[in-house]
Amino acid sequence: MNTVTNDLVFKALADPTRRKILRILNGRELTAGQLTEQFHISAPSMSHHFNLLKQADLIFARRDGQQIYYSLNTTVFQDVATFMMDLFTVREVDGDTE
Amino acid sequence: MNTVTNDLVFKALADPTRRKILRILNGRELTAGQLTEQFHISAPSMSHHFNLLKQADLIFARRDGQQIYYSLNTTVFQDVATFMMDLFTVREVDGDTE
DNA sequence: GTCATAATTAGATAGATTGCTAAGTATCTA
DNA sequence: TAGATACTTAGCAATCTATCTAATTATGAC
Repeated sequence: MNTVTNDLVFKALADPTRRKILRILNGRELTAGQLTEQFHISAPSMSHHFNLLKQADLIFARRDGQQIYYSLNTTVFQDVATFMMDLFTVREVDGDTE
Repeated sequence: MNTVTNDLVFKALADPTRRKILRILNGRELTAGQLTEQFHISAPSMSHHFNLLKQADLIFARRDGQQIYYSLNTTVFQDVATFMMDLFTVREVDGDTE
């Protein structure tokens, strides 16, 4: 996970609506419309959130007919978990910061 | 970790400067001044970042004389790691979303 | 082709965020 | 108490973000 991607991921996770989208997508695939139903937000606003989540590589999108199905991309979550874990690891005694 | 705290934590993590502060604090305690030296940002701006990190419970602050020492509060990182892990866990078959 | 449906893109706006300088507070030294 | 140092708070400007409505694109049914 390079710095740019890192940044997009944390920016994506900063919004509660987007975190809820991720939780809802846990273990299943839903259409944009099915996801939108669960929020009190317009379809274009939801579409905007889907875009940011896609840019951050947190979700996949596939079209089937008129619908677009969204699902989690768990590989990037692993990267974020790693970032978090690194904050726990013991520093090198002579380790340089950045 | 309640929803409000959750929100403050993810907002705090959304900024690359604040993430770098956390990385630098990994395993040691530094003064506001020592931290500020490592950035090309004014002291007041850094102070603002310290504030957000404190509100999110991601760092501790203690004064010793003229200096204020900052250090990581690792317990909240654990909470975030848990949030991330939950996104991997298998949903209940009849589980309701939210 | 025409109409309906699902979703997106375009454009606007209110509010949040990040950065700055100036001013204030807390502490130490003399 | 006066001056210096470390840091924060106050107030402001530029930029970014989340949301909306209106318009557009893509697909399917007739």
